[in-house]
Amino acid sequence: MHPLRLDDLDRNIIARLVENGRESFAALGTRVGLSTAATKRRVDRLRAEGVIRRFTAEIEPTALGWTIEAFVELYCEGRVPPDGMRELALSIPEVSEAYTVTGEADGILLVRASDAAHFEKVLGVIRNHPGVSRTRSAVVLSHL
Amino acid sequence: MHPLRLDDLDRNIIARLVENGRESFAALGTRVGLSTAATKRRVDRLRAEGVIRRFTAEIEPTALGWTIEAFVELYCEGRVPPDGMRELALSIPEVSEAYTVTGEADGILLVRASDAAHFEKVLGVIRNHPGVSRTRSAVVLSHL
DNA sequence: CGTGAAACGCTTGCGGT
DNA sequence: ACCGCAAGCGTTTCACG
Repeated sequence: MHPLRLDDLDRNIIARLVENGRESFAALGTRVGLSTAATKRRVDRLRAEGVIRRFTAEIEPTALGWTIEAFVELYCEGRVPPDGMRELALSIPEVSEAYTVTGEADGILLVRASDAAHFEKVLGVIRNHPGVSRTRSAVVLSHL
Repeated sequence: MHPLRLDDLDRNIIARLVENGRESFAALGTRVGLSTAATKRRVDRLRAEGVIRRFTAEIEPTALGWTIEAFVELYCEGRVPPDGMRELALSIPEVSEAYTVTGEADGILLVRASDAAHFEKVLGVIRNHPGVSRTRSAVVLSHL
């Protein structure tokens, strides 16, 4: 695999693209001190290397009707993760992120639901999954 | 405040912009069945309404040298959150996300560090913060 | 990496539904 | 209020040095 060295130009480009993913190569180039073409080639390279995973729009979840967000810790019986957990995460659309972790729990899910009743239902589905012994939830009150 | 209703056109536009935040209004319009101009005006409106928070580049953290990622639960003395927690989250650059939550813990932080020693140091800073009585960490092993 | 030129996309005013 | 059209301008793309 490549050493993947990033210089200051790359880091500047990345920082600006995180702030504004639609900034033009022309404007970006002016800021970091490169021509438009050179800037585009850098960005193409960063994408090809996987440094930039993708460009995306950040959406306000409440605008789409997702008013509840919660971290759900997963405790599993025996040796279940991560194969069974991946299946669980993919089979439930309300799970928007999933991780295996060290510590007391075996996994952490980020769950989004439209309301409390919906969340309760999703939690039931998770609990009934084979291999899951119990869960521990923390509903998000605010983002800081 | 506005009712903020989104129609199918809006939802299609949003879905595509999440997948590719740099897709041109022309291509987007062809896909959803609108002219370039109408598409741009929709996106402008969604941004003005706050449905689209921003456009951003998703970066692979390991490419920037952040090899450790952990969820850190915060347990506080008395009534500390969320004012003190906001200050804590902003004062530590390794904290990339911060939430106040219901349940046993008062807050959850997402911390990124360059290695185990660095993470240990950051954890020490968090623990020494006034109002923080203890922490409980889960280091991320894999993303699913 | 930069330059130049052709292709393409963006932006805006306007008229229509 | 929303659409499409069209013109002018800015940006992207690529071959070349």
